[in-house]
Amino acid sequence: MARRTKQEADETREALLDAAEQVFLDRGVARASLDEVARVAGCTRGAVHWHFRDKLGLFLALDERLVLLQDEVKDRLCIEEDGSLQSMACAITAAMKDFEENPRRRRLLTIMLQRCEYVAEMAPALQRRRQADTEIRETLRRRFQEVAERGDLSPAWPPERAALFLYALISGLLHEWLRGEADFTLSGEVSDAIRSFLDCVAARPVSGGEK
Amino acid sequence: MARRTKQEADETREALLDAAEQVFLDRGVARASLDEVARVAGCTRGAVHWHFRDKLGLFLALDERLVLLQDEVKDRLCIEEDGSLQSMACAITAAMKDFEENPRRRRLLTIMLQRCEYVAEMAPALQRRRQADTEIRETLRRRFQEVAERGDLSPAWPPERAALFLYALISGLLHEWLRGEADFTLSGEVSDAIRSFLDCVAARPVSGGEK
DNA sequence: CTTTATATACATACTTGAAGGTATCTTTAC
DNA sequence: GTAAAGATACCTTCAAGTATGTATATAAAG
Repeated sequence: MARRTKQEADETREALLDAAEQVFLDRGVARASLDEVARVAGCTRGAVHWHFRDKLGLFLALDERLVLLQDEVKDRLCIEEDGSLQSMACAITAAMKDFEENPRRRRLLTIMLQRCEYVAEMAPALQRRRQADTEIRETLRRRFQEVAERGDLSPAWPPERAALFLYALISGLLHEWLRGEADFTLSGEVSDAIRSFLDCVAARPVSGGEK
Repeated sequence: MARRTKQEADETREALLDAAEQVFLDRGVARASLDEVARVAGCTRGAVHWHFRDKLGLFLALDERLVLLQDEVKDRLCIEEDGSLQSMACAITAAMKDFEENPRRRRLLTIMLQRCEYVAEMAPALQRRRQADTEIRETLRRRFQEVAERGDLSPAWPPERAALFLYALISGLLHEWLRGEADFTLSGEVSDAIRSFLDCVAARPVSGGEK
């Protein structure tokens, strides 16, 4: 086919990414074929190889989409923060709600966590994931640090431990939830549980006892 | 080659499973070839297809190995249990230590969690994993139930929530630890953190304040 | 106790098919 | 006119499946 206008080309690129999202999700990255991605996007492999170097390139571009979404959350966690555990709980609840309401986000995370094997030529993707995770943990640690400096953190919970703990907790719950038939909701039970946890690590109760 | 004695054949089967463990671990299940598995085991693909129907069959046999190990832990969690949070903490600490000391266990879990894509023909494997996880959660729930009946569980933590929480926590920490360069140890920081958590959910302190 | 038949435990070879990479062709925007 | 934006076609690789070869363990028959 012929040369398209620049806007049309960008649309093609987005269509390819959308298609990759879908195909990777139900075939897994390794078993997904570029041909199917192209057909779902309404074009051919020629277009794929024009916009992306190879399958890894396509995958990394998809990962970039998720990184952008994660950065949004991270920023919100920083901005809305006033140094209280209360505000941390709010920010995390908001993030959970976002996962439920933004299907793209859910699909992308499912792909990165459960639809690919980080091995061999996928190594650069692994690095990216690791870095993103490290940044989140570090952000959490800084928040807990601030809480501690206010004297609102129980001495049994140094900021590092609290951050690792909360990160692992959220990560574990997300894993379980992403598998599909979870018997809980992120904005419901999970947010409640996290509030309960934040109550635990508080030097003094934050949510007024039984709220 | 010729027919081997039954014992030799069993040894071959074990060698193939060991080889699969290694090859799956560093190539990922999807990219691993049965030919390489066979060569690592010191035989050919003929042997693989004799002992296992296909790659999925080989994978399921590997999974069975892990299920057996997990059942051991589950049984220990039931046997050593006297209904106190203290004994739960001990059982979990023992399980963590086991992960550190039993390399096969670590490799198997890494494969099941991070080296395969549960999709399409891998569906039966996914079911097996889900069932194993459900059993663990259910076991934890029953333990918490017993603790609650003794009046030792904080009313803020119904057994279901506590079980889901602890399961997610351990799962998240294991995921992180399995990725390789974790900045913590299972028998050290993780066990400590879990004890801290169990202190949180206790109706009254269990480890004597600052132990 | 020997012989014989048969199933066992693989090895080897052949076929098939899917997928990725690359090269070339075709329009058309700029 | 030239380079962008793909389509089409070709080639190669690689792995799974299958079929068949083959020597021997083993159990049954004599």
